Amino acid sequence: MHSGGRLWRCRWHRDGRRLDRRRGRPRLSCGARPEFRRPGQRATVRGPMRLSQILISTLRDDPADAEIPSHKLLARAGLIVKTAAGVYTFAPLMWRVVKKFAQIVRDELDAEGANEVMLPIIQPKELWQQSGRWDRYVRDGIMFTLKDRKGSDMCLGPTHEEVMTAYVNAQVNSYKQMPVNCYQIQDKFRDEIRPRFGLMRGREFLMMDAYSFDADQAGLDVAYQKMRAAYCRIFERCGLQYTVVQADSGAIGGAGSEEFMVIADSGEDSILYCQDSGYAANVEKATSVLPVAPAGGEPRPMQKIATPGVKTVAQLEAFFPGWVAGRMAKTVLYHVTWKDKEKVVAVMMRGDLEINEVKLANAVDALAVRLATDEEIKAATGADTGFAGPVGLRDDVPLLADESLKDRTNLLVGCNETGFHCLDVNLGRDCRMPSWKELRLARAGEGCPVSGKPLQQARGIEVGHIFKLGTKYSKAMQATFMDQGGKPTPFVMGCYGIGVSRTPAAAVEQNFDDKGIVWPPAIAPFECVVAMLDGKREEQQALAEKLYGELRSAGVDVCLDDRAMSPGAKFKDNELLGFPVQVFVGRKAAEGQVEFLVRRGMQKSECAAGEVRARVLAALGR
RNA sequence: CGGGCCGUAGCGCAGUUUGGUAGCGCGACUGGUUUGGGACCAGUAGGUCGGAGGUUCAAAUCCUCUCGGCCCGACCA
Repeated sequence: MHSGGRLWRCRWHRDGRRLDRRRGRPRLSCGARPEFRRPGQRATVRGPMRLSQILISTLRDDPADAEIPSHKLLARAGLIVKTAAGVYTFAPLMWRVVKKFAQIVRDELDAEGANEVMLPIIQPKELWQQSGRWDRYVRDGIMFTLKDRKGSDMCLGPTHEEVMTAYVNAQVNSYKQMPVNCYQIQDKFRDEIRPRFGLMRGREFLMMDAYSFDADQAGLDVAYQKMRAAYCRIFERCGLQYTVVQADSGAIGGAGSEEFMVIADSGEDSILYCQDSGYAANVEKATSVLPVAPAGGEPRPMQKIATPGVKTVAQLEAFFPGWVAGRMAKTVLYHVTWKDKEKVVAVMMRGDLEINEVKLANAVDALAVRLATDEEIKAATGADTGFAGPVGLRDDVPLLADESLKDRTNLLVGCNETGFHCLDVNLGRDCRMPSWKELRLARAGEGCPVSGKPLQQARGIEVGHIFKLGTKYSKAMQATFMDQGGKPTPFVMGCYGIGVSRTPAAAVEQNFDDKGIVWPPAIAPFECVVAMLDGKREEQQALAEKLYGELRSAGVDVCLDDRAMSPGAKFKDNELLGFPVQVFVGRKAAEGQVEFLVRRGMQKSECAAGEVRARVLAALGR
């Protein structure tokens, strides 16, 4: 399919001027003026400021493959163009957005003393073997790998712990050189199972990744808090509604971690939170107050009952009136993979609750867990799927149980025989005592672990993630420094990521209406557009140019829409593109009147030319 | 990885059931008329129907294979 368009196609401008192909860029009708901007004030990006000189191609229809608002709008506005599944070209205006966001990130990280560096995308296998991640990432298919002409294995960096650790290890030899925090803003590559939602889950994407190196845990705690504070400032400056949640540290590994979530219906992550206590956590990590279930009473003798065809908790409730799910224990068989072995294990959970596979993987320190197949279940239990249980379970199948089953009596369980279940089972008496773990999936409505009030659920887009890695990578890679006592000591590390291309998409997800994008001013491609509605009328052109110049010298990131389009088309186009403040110079130009639009809320009003500057500044909150 | 659906002009789609001259809207280009909510008239260009093989007098259409894309699911016993 060529929905991405013919890439070689000669481009034309809206106003009919053809690109000068020899020079490879548009002929300029007039030179761009130099910009005057005090550094460090606001994130601004230089470039041509006349829309007639900027490649813009908006579409009338949503692209067929877009599902969520940000993807539809970014594609329809021509801001992103798909090159391959999960791989996008950023149009000039979108690149301005990304650069502005990146600049905000830089400002805030630099303010905390972080160093920007640039690490290679192409990385050698050896580095990844040192940390032990090569096999895992290759097996999980996350990583793009390639061979060079000598046959050496390389990969396209999905993340940069290894390279950064190796780099800092080579440069830092003494505790006196710390703390150190280095970051980069760089393309990352992950061969996602299912790229989707435009920039949200791509296979190539821009990411800021920072790594802190400290001599001890206390140093890491300080570094972590600094980064946390910087992250808050970054997302606040972008005007995003976000929340910080406790998270599982996942494939990266390490101890504590928090995620920065932009709240949006289309978010891929589910979070549980409590407004009373401020508790917020990714569902993978969340805990809750254990819901009550009826007690089992004094232990009774176990009995085995024929239950032909009854395989699920719901079916058992129907089959045994009076036995509620809370008095059952389901036994789910998982195929677990460790670094050096794989095995099927049995996991017990109270019948009315669910297993959290992330917690399971962590509890058994596994690389991966998945539900066992029907064949694996048959092999491990001797029974068909639906009848697994602790009673009579083969000794070589490890038995785990969630703490919700601790001290529970007279349970209803499977007994590894097709067509039978057991009643009044007491763990440790009728079967092995399982090893107890916390494996339960917390759910909305259950009590907040802090306040006890019901937990609320929301969807979130993960735009940032901070981890306390500790010595996981430095130990594995033997990255050490000399401590005060002259002993080689592994670095205590933190790592911190921000989705630099994802965040602007998340911003759109939170800021749009039926007319198009409503960019937050801090990352809008331009803060303001001055549009002449009929460029052939001299008074319009002159007034537009004048206002454009005034706004520029007032420090506004403004562009001049001098494209030759009909007025209606120009309104629609600018609304779709979403510039926060829009000034239209039209038929009342001769009287010194223009039209003033604040994109958010679409408030439109007439305005004297002399007041434009003040009103634009006010609308931008200056 | 499993299931479903889709590949026809730059974009959005019809045509496939029942084989018979490749279509529509938008966009693009030329000329003209327009100029306040994606203008109008006239004309023009643009497609080996994702690819390969097969069946047939004849294939976008039927068959086989293949490549690409999209969606859903990824299992609670």
